[in-house]
Amino acid sequence: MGTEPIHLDEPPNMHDAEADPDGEALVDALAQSAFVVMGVLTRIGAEHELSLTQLRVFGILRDRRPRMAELADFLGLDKSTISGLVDRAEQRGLLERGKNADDGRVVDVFMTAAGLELAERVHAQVRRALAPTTGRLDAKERRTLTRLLERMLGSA
Amino acid sequence: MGTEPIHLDEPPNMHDAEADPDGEALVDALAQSAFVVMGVLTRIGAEHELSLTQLRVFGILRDRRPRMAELADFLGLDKSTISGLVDRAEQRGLLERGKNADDGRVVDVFMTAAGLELAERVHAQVRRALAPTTGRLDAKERRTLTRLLERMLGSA
DNA sequence: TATTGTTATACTCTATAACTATA
DNA sequence: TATAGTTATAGAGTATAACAATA
Repeated sequence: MGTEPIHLDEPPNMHDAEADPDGEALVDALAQSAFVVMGVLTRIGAEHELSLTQLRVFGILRDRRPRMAELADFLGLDKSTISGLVDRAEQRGLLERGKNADDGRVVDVFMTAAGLELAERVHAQVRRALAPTTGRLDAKERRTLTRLLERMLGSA
Repeated sequence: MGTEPIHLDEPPNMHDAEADPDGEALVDALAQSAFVVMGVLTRIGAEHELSLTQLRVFGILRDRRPRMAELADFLGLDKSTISGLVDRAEQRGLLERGKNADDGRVVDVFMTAAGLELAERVHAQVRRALAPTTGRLDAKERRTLTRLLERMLGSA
């Protein structure tokens, strides 16, 4: 296996018109897309002293009020990590902890007005930063791409 | 190279069924997709003691041999951060520093065989982890989605 | 002088283990 | 006992400022 030399930019073996039944090329494209988005989020987040992880928290809390454990699960991080993450954002007034009425052990998390406002500013900035990229597709292609992503992600 | 005019947060202007000429919904879908991929990468990376950032480095070094500054630029991070990042991965034998013949100040970075092997293992695992997600689309849709992403990201 | 990268320092991010409080 | 979350600790990730080497 691994003695393969490094071959620069060569699109993988698809001599047949369009094979790839496993969606391997799709996973690569999704990963590459994620890397590009992460780069933009990292850079813009830094301008507001927000880490990539904090921005992921914002994305989740935008329309949810999860408990700590759920937040950890969404992010793929340990619950102890979430404690510190929420601590710092709470000290900045960006989000808050709340009691859960049903279970005294549970802590719910939600954004403050200030947090939502900052999130929206960042969001608009990200939109502008990605415009040159999304603009490489025409309007019809953008709609198709959006629809496919939404379906894949389960928005429907 | 569109120098798009900067229009600050103007969300609601889609009374028509499918308008969105600015691709705002697309940016949201791309961000959500990136969040899902980040969650998977974070979790699987942790199993191999690789941070999300290390995986991003792997993704870049897969088919490139950049200098330190280029790596920093790709990642949206400071050059001093890259020094530590490369230090630790180099100590694990996953990548190496190399001299640049043209400019004595420059340090090139590239993966070792062991690094490429590990990257491939992680890659296969990510592919499997995302299969249920990509599998929500049929084969034709997957090909369309792949093609649109690749075109948008400049692979063509 | 300007540029490339490293180092020193001070944070944030992260997981593990031990802990408190509630169920 | 089991579960939800916090805290203590240690190490990785990160930026700023100061530094050395090269151009």
